[in-house]
Amino acid sequence: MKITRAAEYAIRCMVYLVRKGKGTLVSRREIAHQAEIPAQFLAKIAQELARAGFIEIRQGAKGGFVLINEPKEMNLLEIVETIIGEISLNESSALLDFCSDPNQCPVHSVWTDATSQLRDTLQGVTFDKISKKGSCISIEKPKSDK
Amino acid sequence: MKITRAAEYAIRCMVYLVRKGKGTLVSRREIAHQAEIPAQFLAKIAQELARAGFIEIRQGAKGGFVLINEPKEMNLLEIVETIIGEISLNESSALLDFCSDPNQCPVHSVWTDATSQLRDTLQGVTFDKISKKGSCISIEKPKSDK
DNA sequence: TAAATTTAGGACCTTAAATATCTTGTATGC
DNA sequence: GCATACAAGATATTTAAGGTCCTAAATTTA
Repeated sequence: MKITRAAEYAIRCMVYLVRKGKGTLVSRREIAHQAEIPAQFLAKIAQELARAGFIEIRQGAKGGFVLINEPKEMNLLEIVETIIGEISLNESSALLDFCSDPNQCPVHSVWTDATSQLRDTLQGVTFDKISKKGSCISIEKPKSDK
Repeated sequence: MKITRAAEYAIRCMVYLVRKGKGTLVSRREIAHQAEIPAQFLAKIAQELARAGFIEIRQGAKGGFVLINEPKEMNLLEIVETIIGEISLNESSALLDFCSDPNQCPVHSVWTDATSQLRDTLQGVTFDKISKKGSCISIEKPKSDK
């Protein structure tokens, strides 16, 4: 019943890139260090974000990640679901078999409705909103860049 | 990001008891069979429901479970949280350390808000509402009671 | 073009939690 | 007292999360 660490890391990574600015190349090392994400684990997460089209990964020396989209065009739901798959509060498919019609059944339609509500809420949260001042994710000063 | 099986089983058990009627003794065997819950696992779940004051467990021959409260006085949230603990979408406590103030931070306050919304929704769903006709959980006919 | 840097991607490992099951003990009814 | 039915702790089994490791590949730079 929790957002996973991987999803939390993905969000931190995206917020970091947003704060650095769309199109700005940022090394994995810097993000991992500043956002406190295990570097190798971040690599895995970034690959999924890249496959989903949110960032571009540049290999080689001076490589790193680049934000592709406008912050206001990205929302929490799509980032989270890129990492953990479609959010669903419903019981597993094995349990759905028990219920002949989860959409009609008053017991099980609750989860369908609550899931929709949650997904709508997260969809409404765009990255321009959560990346402004006050965020716990602060960027490394460009000058002190190693 | 799912309700656990244990929680789903607890809900089925309560719905079954509600449909049988407050104060009606129902054997664990019957509930386990009709609601498709592993009997021993149901025992564990029932113990927690009993400790929380929702049902009474009668030991010995002709033992079983009895619903204590009025269906309209019980809601999904309290049953679910009895089994899986307080619902929270927030990241683990280890991750909260990263954020100095999850209530102020725009990144992390999202989870707090979404969690409140979800809990409110579940709190509004009382057992009299979900136990009416149309539910996938049907009770054994009293006459054919073995 | 060789070396250094940096990410890619698959294999593997560790831990924790969920999901039970087993066994022995205890309470109740007949 | 014996059968029945739940209690409760110990013990698997399975699954997923959360990482780590290692070799390869891409890119920059000397």
